[in-house]
Amino acid sequence: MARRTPSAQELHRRAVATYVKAGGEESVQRVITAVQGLTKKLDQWYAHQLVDLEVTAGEWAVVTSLAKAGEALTPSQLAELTNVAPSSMTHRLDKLAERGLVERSPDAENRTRIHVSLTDAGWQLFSVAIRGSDVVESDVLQDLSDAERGELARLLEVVIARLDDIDA
Amino acid sequence: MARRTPSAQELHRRAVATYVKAGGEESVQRVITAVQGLTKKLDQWYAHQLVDLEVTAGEWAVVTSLAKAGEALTPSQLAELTNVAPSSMTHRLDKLAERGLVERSPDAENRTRIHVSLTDAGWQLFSVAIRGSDVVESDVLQDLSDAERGELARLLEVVIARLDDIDA
DNA sequence: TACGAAGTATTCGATATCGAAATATTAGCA
DNA sequence: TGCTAATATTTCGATATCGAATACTTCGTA
Repeated sequence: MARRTPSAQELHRRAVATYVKAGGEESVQRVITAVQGLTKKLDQWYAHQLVDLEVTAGEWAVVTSLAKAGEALTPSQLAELTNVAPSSMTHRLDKLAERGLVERSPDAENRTRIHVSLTDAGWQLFSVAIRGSDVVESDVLQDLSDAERGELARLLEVVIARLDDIDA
Repeated sequence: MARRTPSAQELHRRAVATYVKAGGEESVQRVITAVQGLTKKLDQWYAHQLVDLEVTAGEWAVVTSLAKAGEALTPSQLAELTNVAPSSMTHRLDKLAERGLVERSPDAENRTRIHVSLTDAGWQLFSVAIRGSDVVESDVLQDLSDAERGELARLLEVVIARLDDIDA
């Protein structure tokens, strides 16, 4: 039994202090660190849930990317969206196609491209998993009022809107 | 050249719509989706920067975890913090120790445990990388006023404070 | 004290991922 | 039209990661 693992709150506090000491601006680090800490916790919970569905985190990322896009995507786009090398996507898609969760079809206009889309089974898996994760996500925000959730969402969306301008 | 990749804002909008259609609550999904989208973008930028330093994302996660903790950690703790299997950590630490960035030392009280800590070179690498990433992070938040940043940080920290209660 | 259960790091074989090269198609332009 | 550069996917060899098994230590308790 290890020395008690520090709470997420304590980890956050220390992380911000470390970054500030290293020269980071406090208001920036409080936000960035909290966002990353939250995502990490969410990822851990998702991974736990996905075991039951016999899907790896990487495979789940492909399924959600396709679901969220609302249209067919190419292997390259999926690699970009899921932060993985294009060559890795080939194998992932092989496995997903083998299980009947996605299907590949040729692009009519450009024969170097391939369209990847969710099958009915893929959509079904997506729905099942979403119902599970939504429970956790609601719990996470339960200490915020409706007004606070709206404000939090608004502020985050201001940040999101700027993302593309930065890496351009 | 692929069909133009949708903007982060457009991806966010679609993702929220998809989750809501699948039965998720909108106020929840707007927040969760934005947080995940932001983290993904940050990860992409970090990965780009880390190439120059000859450090993989996984190795960087170990370095930052140790820096943020402010104390020595065990391989198990590092595996937990970086979302990786304990057996994978062994090899990562081997490589990091080989490069002189971390060092292992025995735990005086419990001989099954090992203490991992940053060397001076490890701290130096951390400092250099932080200076680089802080620039990007500040850019990300540039559309928010000081008051808004504070409010955003406050709201996120409320959420962070709840994390441990949930998976307990 | 002694002994079984639990904790901790590592090893090992199978699989996933990476970066570079290969293959094929399309776009730009002289 | 040709020819070169750029795109997109896949293949391939090297490396990283995973889950299970292993070796050892510590804890709980009879």
